[in-house]
Amino acid sequence: MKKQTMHEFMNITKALADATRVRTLLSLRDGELCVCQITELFGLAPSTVSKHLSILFQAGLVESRKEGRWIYYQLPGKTAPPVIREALDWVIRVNATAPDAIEDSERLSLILKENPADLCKRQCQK
Amino acid sequence: MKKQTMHEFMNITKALADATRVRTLLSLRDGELCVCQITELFGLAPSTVSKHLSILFQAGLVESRKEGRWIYYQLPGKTAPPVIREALDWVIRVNATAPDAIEDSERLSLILKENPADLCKRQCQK
DNA sequence: CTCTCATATCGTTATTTGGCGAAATGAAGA
DNA sequence: TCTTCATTTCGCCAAATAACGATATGAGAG
Repeated sequence: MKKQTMHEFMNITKALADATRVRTLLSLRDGELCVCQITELFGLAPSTVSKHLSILFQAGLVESRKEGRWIYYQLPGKTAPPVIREALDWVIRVNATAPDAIEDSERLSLILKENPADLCKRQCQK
Repeated sequence: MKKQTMHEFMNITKALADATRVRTLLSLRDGELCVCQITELFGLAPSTVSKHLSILFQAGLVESRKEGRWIYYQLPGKTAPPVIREALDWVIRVNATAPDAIEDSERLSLILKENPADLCKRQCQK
């Protein structure tokens, strides 16, 4: 078990203190998403979503993977430290039945039916 | 299990997104403290500490009890909803060995040796 | 009742943070 | 090579927040 400073811990709690970032984590529950899919889901500017993802990444709450031109974000695997796994389990379990989360989930399932390439083009032209 | 909105959940994460408030929760680990003891511990203005406690209270992360002129704050008991207990367990377990928390703990043990009445007088005259 | 005193509320100020659009980056395609 | 395009970084603005001191509150003490 890694020794944890309070400063690192505060990076996690600050990352969790924004609704868009919490909704992002919940949306990654069922698998990875690329930036433009998340952008479409929340209706925010790509730069804004990128900033949120960077904050989640620095806190250790998401990992990223590059494939072609896209960058996919996902929840961390089993290598993640316990503090991270516990936080994610808590966030996901508590909000599993929250109306906002269910709405996001429904919109996400529509987005996943679209061709990612079309989605990205639409997002990046805004 | 109570139905949980994301808004209520964000009250909790926002309350946890400040180092002073996290340190306050850790300091209450071993029992209740009155406002002036917490004020002394952190070297902040009484009004600032009061505000922090109010934010923790509204999130459900602390309870309060009035005795004479003092108001004692403590961690919630078994009646607290699971989301709160899980959050507190996580916060306390992860930071148990954090240097900042240990420092606070040492300073707190000195404060607990003092007469509370003297402490309050000193704080409130600042 | 009046005074004291612990705490809470209010008003202000400085800092932080979330949002956007424009420009930079950097890898894949032509 | 030159272009395209997904993402990131930068600069700016508006809103939120933490800090303080001053004032308000309200429950004991005298």
